[in-house]
Order: sequence, then structure tokens, then C-alpha cells
Amino acid sequence: MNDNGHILIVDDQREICDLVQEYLSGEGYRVSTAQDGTGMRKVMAQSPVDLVILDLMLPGEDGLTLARSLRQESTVGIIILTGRGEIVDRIIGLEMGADDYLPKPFHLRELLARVKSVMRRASSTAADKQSTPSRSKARFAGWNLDLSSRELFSPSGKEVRLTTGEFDLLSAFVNNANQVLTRDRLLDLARNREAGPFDRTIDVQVGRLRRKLEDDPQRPTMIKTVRGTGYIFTPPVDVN
Amino acid sequence: MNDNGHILIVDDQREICDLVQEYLSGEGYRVSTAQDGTGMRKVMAQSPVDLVILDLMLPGEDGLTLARSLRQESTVGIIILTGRGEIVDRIIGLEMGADDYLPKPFHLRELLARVKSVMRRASSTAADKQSTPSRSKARFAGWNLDLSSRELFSPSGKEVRLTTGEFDLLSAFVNNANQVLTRDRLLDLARNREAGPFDRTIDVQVGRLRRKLEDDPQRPTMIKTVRGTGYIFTPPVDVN
DNA sequence: CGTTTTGTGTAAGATTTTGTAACTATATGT
DNA sequence: ACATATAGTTACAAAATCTTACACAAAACG
Repeated sequence: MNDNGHILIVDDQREICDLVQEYLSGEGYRVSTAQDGTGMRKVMAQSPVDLVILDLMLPGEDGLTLARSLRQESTVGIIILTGRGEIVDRIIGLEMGADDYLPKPFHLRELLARVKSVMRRASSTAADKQSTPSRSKARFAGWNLDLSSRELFSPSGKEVRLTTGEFDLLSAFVNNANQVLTRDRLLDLARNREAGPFDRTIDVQVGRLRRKLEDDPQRPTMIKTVRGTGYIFTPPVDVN
Repeated sequence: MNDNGHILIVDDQREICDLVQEYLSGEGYRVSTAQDGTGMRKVMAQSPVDLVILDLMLPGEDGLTLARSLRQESTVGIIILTGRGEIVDRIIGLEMGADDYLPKPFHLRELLARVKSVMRRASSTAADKQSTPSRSKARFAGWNLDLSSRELFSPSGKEVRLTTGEFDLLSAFVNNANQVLTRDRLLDLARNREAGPFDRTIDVQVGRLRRKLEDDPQRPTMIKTVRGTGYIFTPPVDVN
């Protein structure tokens, strides 16, 4: 099963989320779900989304508002779901920048057709996306570090809270991946200060980071020790 | 269907609002409604309006007063609705700064014609608007901060009242999003004063803001602490 | 005007984060 | 294998931040 793209379903009805998720997963898409605007933002912060399927009727922030703010902040595809006969919503929805709409109830095959169509269009305009790399994120070994919001997400999508010091140190590693970094250099990068003669600060902090990042902190695979010199961050990093 | 603009109908008769809304929506406009002056301000605080269709007979604040205050505060288009034969009102209305007027009852087609005409004129003077970004608003993470009226709306659209100090601090953050700000700088931005040596003012005020803004004030996602330095406001902000 | 309410800064205690030091574990050279 | 250097781990103390309570000031109210 190849990865056709990442789709996010935003609907407060669990059953609909589950149903659609199951179906689209079977078609080779990676599918996330959220129940409201807040959840939607969380998912989008963690990993890039290609297409949002958005119910208009949501608790809290309503779907139209969400659609508009999505459009302003990104070039993600949007398909709007709306109750039967709410033609007004349809029109407004499309005005708000949705790429397509679908009245409920709908056939899954019908949804799939629209998903495909929007995805096709989106990929043809993908060139634009690159031109606006405003909010930088770094990805490595399934992990996701948002350098603007200072948040880290594990491969399973959970947020892992980092202290200021841990974040600064990890940033230093990520921005200088695949290079051996001395303790001196790390202290400079992460703390803007000089190292004293017996300064073990970095060692301790590396230990703390490893406990949060590594599967087996005793046998680290990402932050490796370079005996006699310092440390090196080994995973390939994709910066956004 | 493209977005021809945002129209706000202010009339205390629901039927009229609904009727006009449906019709104009069908013509490709985004349409909101309000029943009185208070409602009108709420809508305008939340999203920019291009044209207000205003009934002269309203409960509370009357239409003429509203029209005048609208004109003073913005360059929004105004069409006034007036009962039959109230010619005096017509004249006064136009003097007050309305762009057009329409006696009730009216045909929807007639209204549409005037809407189009006012919108056309408005867009030709749109250049001016840009040079006068007087009523600026900021949106972030679903929240909506009106910098002119000093009002804050939550993602669900509810108003959250801020004290002067809280508003000034939030403004400072919003206008300097995604940068680490020292307490000194924040005190300067928000209070125009210098920080004393043990000044914890900003800390306390940040705490108060977090209680109003954050889902979980203990684990803030918007106003993050940068230990040893200050704070950073992390959500992407779009200013209007 | 006096009274009440609301907002703001200060101070003190609680909590979290960080650095240091002591001890343990591991690697390296002989 | 042993000695030694280097790194990892843990516990604790110091520093920074967060929270709460309170006092005073300003504003709103009657």
C-alpha cells in the first residue's frame, strides 16, 4: 500500500470519522481525524496535511470560519461536507475557498472521486507551496520538531513536552545534523555561553534528551557519543 | 462561484434578513445578518464587511446614528432601507453618508442592482482603504483580536473580556509573534516603561492572559516560556 | 462625594528547570 | 585483564518561573 497523501477528516460525529477513515485508508491514504477546530490545528501542527474534509456543522468554531483560516494559512485542499439542502452553505463554502463540497449523506465512492480530483489539482500547484516556507519544521526518523512553536511530536503523533533547554539543545543538533559537535560548540549553540573547565552540563542535558527521544536511551541511535570529542546527531533531517 | 464580497444586513425583522440573505447569497455574496446596532458591531468586529444594508427603524440605537458612526469609523458601503414615503429620512440618510437608499417594500432585483453599484464604487476606491488600515484585526489559532475595538473573540465566537493591561500585552505579542521577547521589551511594548531589577510584573500578567487564552494554562501552547530570556507567542498570526 | 467594583503590582510560597557533584558504567590502550 | 580516561546516571541544590493572596489605585456607581 503506497502513500497517496495525508487526509484529515474534521467531523464531530465519530462514526463518520471512523467510516471515512477506514475506507480511505483502504485506498492507500494516510488518514487522521479531529472533532473540532482545535483538534484540527493540533494534527496540522504535527504533520503536513494534503487535504482536509471538513464538516460545516461543528461545535465551537464553525466550519466556514475554519475553511477561511485554512485558506489564509496554507494551500491545503479542502472538501466541505454539508447537510442536505443547505445550498446556501454550499455556495458560501466554495466562496470561502473550499475546493469541492459534498452534501450529506453521501456515498463513499463519491467522496473518493472528489478526493482524487482535489488531490490531482493540488499536486499540480505544489510548486507554489515551496515558495512559502514561512513556518519551519524539521522532520527526522519519524519525529517532527516545529521550530516556530517549539513543539515536538513523536512518530506516533503524541506531543512530547520539552523544556526550554532541551528544545534549544535539540534545535542545535537538528540544525547541525551529521556533524560532530564539541561540548563547547553545543553550549554556545544552545546556551550562548562558554564552557567552564569541568563542565558536564551538556552531558546531563543530552542524557535528558535521550530519555525523551530514544527508544532505548542506553543504546542511543539518534544522538550518538563521539568519545573524546562530543556528540553527533545522526538521522537525516528534512527541514521545511 | 467567486466571492463578491461580504454584506451585512441589519434589520430587526427576521423575515427580511432571511429573505435578503438567501437571495444575495445566491448571487455570490457572503451574507451576515444582525438585528440591532450591537449585533452589527459584533459581526464587524469579527470579519471585515464590505457593505452594510441598514434598516432605519431599529430597536435601541436608530439607523441614522448607526450610519453616521459607521461612516466615521470606516469606509464601508452603506445602503439604507426606509419605510415608504419617509422622504425626509432619505435625504438625511444620504447626508449621513449612506451610499444609496431604498424604500420598503422593494424588489430583490432592485436591491441587487444597488448593491452591485455600491460595490463597484467601493472597489474603485479600494486603493484608499489599503493606505488606511485603520481597523486592523489579527487572527491566530481560531482567535480573533480586534485591535481597534480592543475586543477578543474565542474560536467559538464568544467574546472574552480583556482588561486594558491584558489587551496591551496580547497586542504586543501578536504584533511580534514568533520572536522571543524579553520581559524588558514586553514591558516597554505593553506599558511604555522600564523594568525594575526584580520586576515580576510581566510574569503575573502573562499568567493572567494564559488563563483566558489557553486550553490548559499549565501547559501553554500559545504563549511559551523561554527560560532565562522571556516569552514567545507561537501561533501564526494574520493581520488584516 | 462616599461606596463599591475592578484592575494592577508586590510579595511570598510552590513548582519546575537547570547545573553541579558524586558515583557508576563503559571504552580504550597497554 | 587492568588501569585510566571518558561518559552516563542520579540526587540534590540553586535558579527561574508560576501561582496565589493581598494591598492599593483607579474607575464605576449611586
